[in-house]
Amino acid sequence: MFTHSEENYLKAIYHLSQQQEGGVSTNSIADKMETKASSVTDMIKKLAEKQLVDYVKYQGVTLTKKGEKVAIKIVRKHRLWEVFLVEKLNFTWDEVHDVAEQLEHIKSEKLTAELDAFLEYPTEDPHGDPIPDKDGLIKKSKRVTLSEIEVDERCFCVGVHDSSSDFLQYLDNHNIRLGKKMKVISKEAFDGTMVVRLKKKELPLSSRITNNLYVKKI
Amino acid sequence: MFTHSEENYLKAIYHLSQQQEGGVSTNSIADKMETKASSVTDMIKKLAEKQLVDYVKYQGVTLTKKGEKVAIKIVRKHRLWEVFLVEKLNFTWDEVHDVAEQLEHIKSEKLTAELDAFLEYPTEDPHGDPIPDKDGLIKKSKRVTLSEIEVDERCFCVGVHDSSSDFLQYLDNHNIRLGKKMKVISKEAFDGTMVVRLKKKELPLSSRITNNLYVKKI
DNA sequence: CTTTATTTTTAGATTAATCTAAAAAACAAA
DNA sequence: TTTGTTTTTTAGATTAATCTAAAAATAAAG
Ligand SMILES: [Mn+2]
Ligand SMILES: [Mn+2]
Ligand SMILES: [Mn+2]
Ligand SMILES: [Mn+2]
Repeated sequence: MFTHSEENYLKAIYHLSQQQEGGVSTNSIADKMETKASSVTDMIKKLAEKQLVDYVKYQGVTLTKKGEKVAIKIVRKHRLWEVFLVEKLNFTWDEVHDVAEQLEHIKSEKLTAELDAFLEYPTEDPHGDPIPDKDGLIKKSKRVTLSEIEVDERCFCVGVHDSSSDFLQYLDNHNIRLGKKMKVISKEAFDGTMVVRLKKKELPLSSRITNNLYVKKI
Repeated sequence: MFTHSEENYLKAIYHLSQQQEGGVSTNSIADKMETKASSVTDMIKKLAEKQLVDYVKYQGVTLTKKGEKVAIKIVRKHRLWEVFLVEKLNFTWDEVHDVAEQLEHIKSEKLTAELDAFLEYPTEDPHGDPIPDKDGLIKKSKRVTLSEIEVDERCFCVGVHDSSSDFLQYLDNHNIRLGKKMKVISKEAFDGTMVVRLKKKELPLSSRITNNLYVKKI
C-alpha cells in the first residue's frame, strides 16, 4: 500500500502534530527525520496527491483522517513490537527502538492482530506510551512531567518523553523504571534542579531529566 | 549492510544453487524472482563488485563464501519467523511465507538470537525445511520424495518441495501434514500416479503431488 | 513599511532498482 | 561449419527517494 518512506513521514507528522497546535512545518519534519527540507517538500507533495495530508504551500501540513489512520497503525505496530521485544525476547527498554523502527513496516493485518492477542492486548509500550487498539483508539493517561510535581508530593514513573538510548540507560543506572515511586525533596527555582528520594537514596535530577520523565501523583 | 533487493537476489541464487550443479543462469534467477533478465544482469554486477558472487559474463554466477554466509542468514531468519508465526501466532503453514519474506530482512543480531532461543532452537520450519544454526550449519535430512517410495512400503511426511499456498491447502484438505503416516498401495508406471492409504482412507495422488512431498521410510 | 533574516520551494543531479528494445555471444541443428 | 535460435548483455528510459544550490515567499526587525 505505502512505501517505507511514506510511512515514516506520516508517523513523523503525526508525532509532531501531537506536540504543536496547527500545521506541521517543513523544517520540523526535516529535523525529526534527519533529512533535508527539500526532500520533505517533495514527499509532502506526494502525500497530498494521495490524500494523506492537507497541504498549502508555505503553510505546513496536517494529516487527513485517512493519513492519521495510517500513521496510527504504524504507531500501533511499533509499540506492540516493542512490548514483544521486552516481554518475550529479553530486550531492555533502551534496545527496542531501532528494531521496532524496522518491524513497524511489516504488512500483515493478521500478524498485527495475532501479536496483539499473543501479548494479551497491552495498553502501554515499555516507555509508558499508549498503544492504539485495533480501531485506532488511544487511551491517553493524565501523566505529567516530574518537573511539574511540587516539593513533598509523591509520584511514580509512568513513562519517558525522550526515549533515546542514553537517557534510558541513565535512568536504569539510577534504578528508575516504570512504576518506580519517588518523593520530591527539594526544587531549585533558578534552574529547576530537583532532589528526589527513591527508596532510601536521595538523588539530584537536572531539568534535562525532570522534563523528560512522566509521572503520576500518588 | 545490504539492501532488501540484494538480499533477495542472494537468497534466490542460494536456492537455485542447491538444486542444480554449477553456476546459476541469469534466466533462472529472473524466473524465480519474477523479474527481467536485464535487471538480473545489473544486480549480478553489483553483487560481484561487492564480492558476494563470482561472475563471468555469459557463464552464470556462483555465491562466494561471503555471499553464501549472507544468504544462509536470510534463510535462517525466514524459517525462524515461519516457526514463530505457526507456533505462537496461530498461522497455518500456507499463510506464513509472504510475511516471512518481509520479516527475513529485519536487521538485528540480537533479535535473531533471542527469537531462536524463544522458539527453543527449532531445527525445522513448518514445511519441514532445515533451519541453519547461528553458525550457518544446516542439518540436512535424508528425505526423499513420495514418488520414490515403492509399493507396499510405509513412510511419513517430513516436508514439501513446493510450498505454494495452493499446494499446502490441497494437502490440508486431504489431511496430510508433517508426521502423517502413509502406505503406498499402488503405483502407475505410465504417469506415476499413486494410491496411498492414510489411516483407513485410500487416496490417489498424481505425480504433481508425489514429486513435491518429502517423506522418510519407516 | 522597508529591509533583513529565515523558511520553504524549485531546479537540476545522483543513486538504486527496475523496464523495453536492440545488440552480442553462446548454443544447437542442419 | 554455416545458419538459426536462445540466452545474456548493453543502451537508454523511468520511478522513487534523496541531495545541493538558487530562487521565492514569509516572518521578523528596525
Ligand atoms: Mn520507539
Ligand atoms: Mn516506545
Ligand atoms: Mn517460506
Ligand atoms: Mn518454509
